[in-house]
Amino acid sequence: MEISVSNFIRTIVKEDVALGKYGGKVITRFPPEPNGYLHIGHAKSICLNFGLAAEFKGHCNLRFDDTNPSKEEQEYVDSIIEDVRWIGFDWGDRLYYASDYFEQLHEWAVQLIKMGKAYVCDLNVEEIRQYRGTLTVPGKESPYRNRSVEENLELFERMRKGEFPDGSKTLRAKIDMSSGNINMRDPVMYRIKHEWHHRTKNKWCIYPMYDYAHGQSDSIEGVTHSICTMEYEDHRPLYDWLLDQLSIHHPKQIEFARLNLSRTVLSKRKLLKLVNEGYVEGWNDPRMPTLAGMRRRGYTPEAIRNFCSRIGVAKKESLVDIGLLEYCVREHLNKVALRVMAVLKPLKVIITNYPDGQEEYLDAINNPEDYNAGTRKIPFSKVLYIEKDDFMETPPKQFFRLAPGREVRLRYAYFIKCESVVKDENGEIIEIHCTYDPATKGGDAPANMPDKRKVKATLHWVSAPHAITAEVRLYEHLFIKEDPNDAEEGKDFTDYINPKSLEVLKSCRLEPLLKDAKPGDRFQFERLGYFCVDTIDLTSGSPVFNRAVTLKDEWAKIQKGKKA
RNA sequence: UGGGGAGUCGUCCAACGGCAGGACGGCAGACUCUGGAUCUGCUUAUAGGGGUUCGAAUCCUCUCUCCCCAGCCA
Repeated sequence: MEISVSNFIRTIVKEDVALGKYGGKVITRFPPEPNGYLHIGHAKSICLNFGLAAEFKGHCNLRFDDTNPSKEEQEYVDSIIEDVRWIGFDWGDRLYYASDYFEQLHEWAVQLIKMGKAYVCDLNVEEIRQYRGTLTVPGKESPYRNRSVEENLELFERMRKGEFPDGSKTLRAKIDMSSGNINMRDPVMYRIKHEWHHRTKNKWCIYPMYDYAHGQSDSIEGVTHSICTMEYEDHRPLYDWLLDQLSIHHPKQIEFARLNLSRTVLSKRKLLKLVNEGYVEGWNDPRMPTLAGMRRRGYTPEAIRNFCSRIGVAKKESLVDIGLLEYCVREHLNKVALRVMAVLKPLKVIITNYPDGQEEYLDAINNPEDYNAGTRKIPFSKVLYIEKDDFMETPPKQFFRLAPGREVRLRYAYFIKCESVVKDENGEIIEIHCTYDPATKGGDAPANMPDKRKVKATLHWVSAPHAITAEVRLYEHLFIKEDPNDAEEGKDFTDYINPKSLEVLKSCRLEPLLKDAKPGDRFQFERLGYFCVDTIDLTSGSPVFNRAVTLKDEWAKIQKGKKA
């Protein structure tokens, strides 16, 4: 099922292997910073890195880029490990942390100082910014740039020992203050932070910057192809410079365009804001594009992996239609989800000619896509529920469900015909009276009879006395705007949050076997969509269902087209 | 306006000097005890101008448009 499309990175790697570069080996890494939960954009990177390694019989490491203790937490480390594993990849015993390399990184920094390629700078943040120049104006050299090696060595050692306050000094690479590439204007390698680190505890008070840590970490791990997103393209000259100065194993950095998905946001900063400001319930809210949210929503790893291979990899910025993700979810769930009947917005139906108190059990197919899933028995009785939307008193031409005088099939049960409608004092329909045709038992018109009548619709239903009541949560896109990042003047992405992104239905009626559904179980509610038992909430002992995605809905499309 | 990158159907991705192809979407039809699934058909694209070539999305050149970079974030 998982298709594989050629992409430029695979082409580069293939060429390198053919040329025998790096001994023909392919070693990649997935390097998240533990400062947030993983989202579908990370899944793209995970699939790329682990996929490449698998394809070329190499391996992919999981490495936490934990060089900034101010933002990073163990909770995020744990969630990331869980999510990468859930997506379906294995890093063996190669779980690494940039913080594991702090000692080596420090030694290399000392080496660069000795080579006259790095210096301790006393400029503060503001001064560094001023000396850096602008996009069009070259920078000026720091007055501390030409300190002696001895002085730099001594100062850097004292930085490490904690003799200076935060922000008072930095270690900088001595490159070129007039470079058109701002990253080369004597970038900071180390900053002072007297902070507790989730792994190294209080051992360090100086921490390496991303640019100084990343390439060397790749090098230590023997990474051959260091794949990252486009915004690091400007950093590649620095990545290369450091590795060249140090004369150590030099991986090839390759950049690709990060994923953008319509009707959602994929930046950790924005996701964090949604969480912190209560727009959603947490990182694992089923509306979130996080892997934790999608898992809770009922999306499968297979669907996500398949999505990642379908979107491809390129350098062009793009906005992928979220409909494609949903297609992938349906595609997989269609094959594996058990079908059941559930009525979300119940409308009572009385079968007037069905004997009082009688019940019978009818055969239903568990999954027409999978014969091995077998069949089950479902109860039928005089009082039923059908979906409110499946009845109209005065139906338009294209509506071919139940209406007064009209006959439809109840799935796996009988043909029923609507004889009358009962309304309350407000004119609201409270129940409908129907008759059934005993000769259509099982749902088929009697083939051997002269009567070969057909019905235009088949409805799902549940038997009222047998049904269980449960809460069902319907989710829609989190944002109403295609690209919430593209905010108008004076607005921000939160202004485009979909007010109907969550609808909670508390009195849904489900067929009885669903009372035993376990957290995480996924079903197709026939004619409605795919639903997953929530893993967190439980309402008085009965499961809560999250809608993963609707089924394709021709009738909804017709209605929508009419409105427009 | 310094540096870097990108422009191919509505969307995403292929094609790397030799008939522009796939997927999703859309439209139409077949089938159907899910208006589901499945099947069939159709639809639409190389940013623009010059050039090289028998032949250009692909090579050269000029132009236009979009994105990223001025954290002691990653």
